[in-house]
Amino acid sequence: MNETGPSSRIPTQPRTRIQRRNHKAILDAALDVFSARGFRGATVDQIALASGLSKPNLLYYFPSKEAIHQQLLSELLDIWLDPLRALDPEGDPISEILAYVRRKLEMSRQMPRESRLFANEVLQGGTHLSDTLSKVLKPLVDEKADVIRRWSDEGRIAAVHPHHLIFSIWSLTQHYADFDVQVRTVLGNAEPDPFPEAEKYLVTLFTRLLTP
Amino acid sequence: MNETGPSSRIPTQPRTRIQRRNHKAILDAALDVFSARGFRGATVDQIALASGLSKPNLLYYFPSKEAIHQQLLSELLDIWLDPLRALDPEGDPISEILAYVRRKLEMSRQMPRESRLFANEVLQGGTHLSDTLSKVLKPLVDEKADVIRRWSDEGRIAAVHPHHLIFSIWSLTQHYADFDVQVRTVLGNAEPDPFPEAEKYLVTLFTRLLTP
DNA sequence: TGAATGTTTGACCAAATGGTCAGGAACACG
DNA sequence: CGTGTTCCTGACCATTTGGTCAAACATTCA
Repeated sequence: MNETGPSSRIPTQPRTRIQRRNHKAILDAALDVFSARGFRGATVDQIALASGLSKPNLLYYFPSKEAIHQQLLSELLDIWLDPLRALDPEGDPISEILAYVRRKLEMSRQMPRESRLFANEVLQGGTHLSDTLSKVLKPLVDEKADVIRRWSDEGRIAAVHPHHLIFSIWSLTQHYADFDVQVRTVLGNAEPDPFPEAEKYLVTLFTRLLTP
Repeated sequence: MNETGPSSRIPTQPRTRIQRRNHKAILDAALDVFSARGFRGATVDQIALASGLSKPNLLYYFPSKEAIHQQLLSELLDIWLDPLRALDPEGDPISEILAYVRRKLEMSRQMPRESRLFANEVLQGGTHLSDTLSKVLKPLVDEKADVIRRWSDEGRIAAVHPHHLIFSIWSLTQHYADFDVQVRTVLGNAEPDPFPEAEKYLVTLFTRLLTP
């Protein structure tokens, strides 16, 4: 065991300037590599190269490949759920849901690597996530599903299964990040940026679905 | 190079009974392993074990891990596109699209491994697919998109962007196979089989979206 | 300036992994 | 039955990969 290096010290915060810089560089490079090739497909050498560090130096900052992956995932889930957290029970139902859709789609556009990291993980059984999934994701979804059900009961939106509504928002928006290659291949050069049309389409879809 | 074995002979059809049996066993085991762990995450040993063969014996039937993967993918795409091929330009527009949705959802239920294999591949840049994607998938989608546009122009369905409509059918139905873990975690034990509700929800969604 | 602390690296290792090969076992068939 | 072909395996190999370590190099700050 390598007992030197900041990685052995359970640092709440990286201390020095250099540590902060390299920490960041590693996580960014790792996001590139993990999202593009999956956990097993990524090698420590690739991450080291992409972050501009040597492999031993990288392992001075993180105890293992696994640890980097783990940290990325745990940081990710919070960011990932923020758009749903922001769904306001006191707001106008349809506007709130449409705003959620827009925020999620915007995340697919701005953070495709994060989306793919998550997709890779869930796709392969979500072993590194299953705890967080049931302890963080499920309660939040249940809470927001209740809000949607209430709106539905009050006749402010059309009747829909709240959980499946949420699934559909996830799948429709994340599709543009996760299946990017396919989307762009099918659309061809005529529509180089799929997102503007995607937004129009999704707004139409959810408006027609939800308007009572 | 191992020049013995049926794999070196470009066999149009496996010859003997044993070859047919083992070929099938290998492809089935490989589908299990590749879909669950991705190409790089899968090992030849795992596939060999799952198919009940020794590693050298497996490599007697296929020249390489890559070759198994390749064959699975090329067989897959045809199956995968069948539901779309069946979309009948002469049929009733809404019934046709709903039937397509149902067929795709049924495939997610019956063939989740295939769905995940495909997702894994596209997610990681689709390098093994990009040719087929542009030469087979795109033309077919363009053709069916034209049909949908015609229906739209004739006022038989509401106005929608045809390509994005197709994307939405893909993402919504495949989500239940690809993100199975997440779906089941969120729904909990109360709804052990998500598919019946999923079908209701999707039928409602597309009916409301498309009814003029 | 110099000692303590933090950072970096070349060389190295053990395990895992894709693949090979020589030869033995099982089978088909005249 | 025997002989040619198909099928199967233990032993082996080269490469890749995650990770280690001692020692050199920087940086900080008293």
